[in-house]
Amino acid sequence: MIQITAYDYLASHNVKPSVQRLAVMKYLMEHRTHPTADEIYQNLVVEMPTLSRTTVYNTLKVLVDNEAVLMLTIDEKKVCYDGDTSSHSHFLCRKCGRVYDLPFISNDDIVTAANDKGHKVETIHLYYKGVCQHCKEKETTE
Amino acid sequence: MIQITAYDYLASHNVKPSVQRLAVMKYLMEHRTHPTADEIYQNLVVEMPTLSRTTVYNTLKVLVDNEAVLMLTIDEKKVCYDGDTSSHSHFLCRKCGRVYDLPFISNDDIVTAANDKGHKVETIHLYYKGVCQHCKEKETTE
DNA sequence: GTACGTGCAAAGAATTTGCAGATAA
DNA sequence: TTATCTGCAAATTCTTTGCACGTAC
Repeated sequence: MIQITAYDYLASHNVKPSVQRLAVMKYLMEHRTHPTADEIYQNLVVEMPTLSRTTVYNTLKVLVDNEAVLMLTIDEKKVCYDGDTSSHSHFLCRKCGRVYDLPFISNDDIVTAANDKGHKVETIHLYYKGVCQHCKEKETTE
Repeated sequence: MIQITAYDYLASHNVKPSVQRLAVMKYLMEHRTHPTADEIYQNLVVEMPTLSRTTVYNTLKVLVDNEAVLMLTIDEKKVCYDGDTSSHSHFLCRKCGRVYDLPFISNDDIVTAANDKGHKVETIHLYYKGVCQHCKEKETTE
């Protein structure tokens, strides 16, 4: 498996690699937990005491605009971010709130459904909600 | 086409039909524009001057909890609501911000993808983003 | 009369804005 | 130097909470 560095990844997306941007991108590449802006801030500020929330928000906006990061709105309570922009789906557990990755089941008809109405599709998000395996198991043992 | 009244619709979802709840449900049934809580409030308060935002929020929560209304998070800027809970997808135009209905392309593999991981799927949202037909036409004539 | 529903005011949380200083090519 | 980036403080927006009053069965 090829491991691209955060530095090269930013470069390939035309994002200037400031210390802060590298830190945010690195965090997202190493933590596939779909964190919120504040979670990223809380974790990075320990090592970078002068970091501000504004910078995290600014950085995430740059990353999303440059298609280096996905913004997920699966949870109505909070926006979260995904450093993996390859095609996949998401599952939100209504018990624990965790967001899991799932494969995206491609199907030509899915894009066709939108194109038939004359819309130009740029992105597709498939969001599942329910109870994750972990919480399901806990239910039955209680 | 059968036109169920807001009154009967609430009854069938075990929601007590207060004047306010009927007004919100009627608004959602007659306006398929996927309004926000505040849009619903702004439109109803004209006819019901004592209506409060709190009541609109309370009502939408009751309606969503009773599966009479869908809460959509397709737009990261705002949560919106859909009075049509039948299976369908949504398209958000990044130019005008409108949300359009699209058919949901069913595919057994879609649910299987989640079940295979041991998750229990309860709802599925397929969100498209791009440029709608209306805005596409405007672009080319400019 | 008891439980439920409404709505005001205040609080809370998430995000954005304005701006001044720091940094980098 | 000149544009860009950072980060503080304040503002803004959306939503929730606490609570008292009303209403309905």
